[in-house]
Amino acid sequence: MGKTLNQESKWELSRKVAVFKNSEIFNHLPSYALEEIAARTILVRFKKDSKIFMDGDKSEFFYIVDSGLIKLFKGSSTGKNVVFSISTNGDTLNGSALSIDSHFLTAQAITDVTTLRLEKEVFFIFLHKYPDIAVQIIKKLAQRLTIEYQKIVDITGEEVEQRIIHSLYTLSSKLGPILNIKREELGEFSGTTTETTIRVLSKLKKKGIISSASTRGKIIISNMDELQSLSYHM
Amino acid sequence: MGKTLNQESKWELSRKVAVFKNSEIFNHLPSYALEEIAARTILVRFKKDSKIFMDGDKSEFFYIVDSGLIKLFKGSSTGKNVVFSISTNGDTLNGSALSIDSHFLTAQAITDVTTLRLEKEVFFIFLHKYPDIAVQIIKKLAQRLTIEYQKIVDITGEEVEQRIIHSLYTLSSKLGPILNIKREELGEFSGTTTETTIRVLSKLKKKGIISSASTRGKIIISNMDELQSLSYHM
DNA sequence: CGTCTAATTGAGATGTGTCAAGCGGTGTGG
DNA sequence: CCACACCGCTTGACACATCTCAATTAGACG
Repeated sequence: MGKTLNQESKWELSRKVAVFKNSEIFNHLPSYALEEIAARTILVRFKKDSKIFMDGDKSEFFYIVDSGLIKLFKGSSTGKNVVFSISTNGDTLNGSALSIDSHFLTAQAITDVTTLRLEKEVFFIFLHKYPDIAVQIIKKLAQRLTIEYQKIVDITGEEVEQRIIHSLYTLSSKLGPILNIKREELGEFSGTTTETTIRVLSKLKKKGIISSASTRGKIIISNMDELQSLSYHM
Repeated sequence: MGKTLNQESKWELSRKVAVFKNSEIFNHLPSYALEEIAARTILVRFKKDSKIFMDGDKSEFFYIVDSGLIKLFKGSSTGKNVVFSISTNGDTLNGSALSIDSHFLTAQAITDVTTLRLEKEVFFIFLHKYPDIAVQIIKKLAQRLTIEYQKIVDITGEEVEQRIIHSLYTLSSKLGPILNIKREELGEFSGTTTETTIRVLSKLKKKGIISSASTRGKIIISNMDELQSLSYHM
């Protein structure tokens, strides 16, 4: 329920540039370009649980994440949410949505979050000035699309246990062995219910793959190798 | 089981240009650009059931469809295929895959098909020469991504009957009321089995939404308005 | 006319969702 | 600083939508 903190502090340009250097979409650009872009951003912080933007909102800004975790999900009236990704350092929130008028997904802070924000119009100016950005965005979008294709294949073809294992592997590959997410969120990421998720986690706990120290809002992977080998389907 | 016909016939340039004019990705470009690009394409025909490219193949060409139906799907060892889209006139087969080294999906001709084909390298040259193409591709990719997001939401939240209705509506909006696809393919497009698909179709036939003249490899929508109203979920 | 593939229908098995109840940790307010 | 209240976690029992397996019918094509 935290409110959005919209305060802008005076970060040095070099620190902003570092955030862009950390992003796949921008890290191929020459330094002068990065500085030019970074100079046009403002720092925006979000409190845990606050929304960065919501499903249906007009898309006005481009965000790049400096720190914290953000979940991108689609809410539904029936309460059946679907989580599509957990974003962190260097990720861009909506390289895609910008070309569409309004957001399809909701972005919500899972922890306190720091972002750099750019006006949509300014972003498009740079997109034309440095065509390489467009190429990188296409690449990124294509990757994301592949991930979602695979997710659909998994949901229709794999059993829940397999899907949750796969989710755990995907998430821990990106975020490390300690996942600061709720069971509910893992379920929504895997396309199943909280209860089923918990039952699978209990099994994995018995097998020693996740730690019994995993508590409220936290899942700890204790055997990454075993998780990886189990996660290979086919 | 048809073999690929690789014969190139001497189409007039103007006819090739017309194909590009019919495509969302290219139709904003000036005529001289379209002629320049069209001149570099060759005509490639495919027999019904033949594969244009397969999952795992190196991506070497860019295709734009002139006529016929092509299904893009991901095959699986368990026989649980998933159909992601049915492409037709003006559609590009793989604006996305080109930025990735190899294809994630298989493209197979459902009917006899005519395409124009461009070398991947040549395509990239034009991508840099006419940045507007990149912008259009980003838009297209973003749309596709949204479609797949929605599909995941549907598969996890909606009942099969609803999903099939939604599939029928989507397909007939694009292809018209006569769908030249098999029950099996509709099932794979809806994320369910052939048998379940047939059972739902039987119900819809009773309701008069699809015609009882629907035969082998063909589904005829007889009440588009009713289908549309049913297809709205929530 | 025979063969092959698609469509159809039935009956049974089962993975997951749903509903309900209880526990435990954590933070907040008195 | 303690106690209460809330929220996430956990487990159990049950229901049922959908898949699976199997057998039959029907249409297309050579």
